[in-house]
Amino acid sequence: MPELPEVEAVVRTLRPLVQGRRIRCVHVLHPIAAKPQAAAYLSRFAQGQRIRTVERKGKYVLLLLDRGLLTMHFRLDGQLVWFSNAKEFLRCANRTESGVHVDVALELEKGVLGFADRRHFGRVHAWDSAAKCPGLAELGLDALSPSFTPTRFGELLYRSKRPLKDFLLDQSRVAGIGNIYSCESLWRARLHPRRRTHTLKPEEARRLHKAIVSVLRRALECCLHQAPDFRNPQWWFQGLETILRAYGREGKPCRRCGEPIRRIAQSGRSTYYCAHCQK
DNA sequence: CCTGCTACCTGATGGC
DNA sequence: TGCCATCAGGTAGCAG
Repeated sequence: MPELPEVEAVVRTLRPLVQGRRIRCVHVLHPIAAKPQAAAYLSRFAQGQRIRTVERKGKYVLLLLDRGLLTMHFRLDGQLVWFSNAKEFLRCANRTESGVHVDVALELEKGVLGFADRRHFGRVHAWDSAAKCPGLAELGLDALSPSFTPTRFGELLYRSKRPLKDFLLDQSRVAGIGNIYSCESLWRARLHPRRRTHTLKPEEARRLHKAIVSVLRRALECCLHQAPDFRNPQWWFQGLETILRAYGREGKPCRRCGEPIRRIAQSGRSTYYCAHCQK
């Protein structure tokens, strides 16, 4: 589910809940969520450590500990759930009748943080340093960081020859953009998703940079409008559809020109765009 | 090195 | 009502 704006909103809400708290113990209920690391490794690593800070890079959540860090990645469907104490966690988590699905739980001094993903794509890992986590170490410029400048973005575009859509999804160039916001950024910049990166004129590259930043900022605002509520396992961001201009709107009129939005497949994923105004 | 494809999982939805 | 196919906001791993 989440791309950069959703993960950022989760991190901002999570920080005051866990910052400075000690991890009493780790419950790994579904070891697949720690794969390829062993559940016992994750537990022993984190047990007794204090969470210094919570940060985000790309779509990763980082819990910086006294020694090393934990990374959480939600992939498509992962999310967080919060229990006010161990008793409530034991009562609710993974019970057959109306239980709350939890894969990994960090039992803190005050409260229990659960990582949940029924589909088991999401991951929780432990690392001695950020450099040891391959996915994290290979991330490119974070799309909402100050280092994501039009100049550096332009250089990256010029060095590649891929279709714009594929380029935007490549986390090793620009980190944090996923399927939804890549479509939205291209729609806003009026650029065709199949255009090759190196063919963009400087003015078009600047337009795309600006579009990415405004699309992500707008989405973040929307995500923060009603703060995440980890206590409700059903909770998810509301109202995001209302800000979407292309994604998920196949056949509906383009909000700029009225022509129907089209859906095509690129790298096995859906791309939505307007053939009339995206060139 | 770069790029493109598949596998990984589960659940919701829609057509027949 | 089933039952099957398709789709889902992501990335690691592998082949060419």
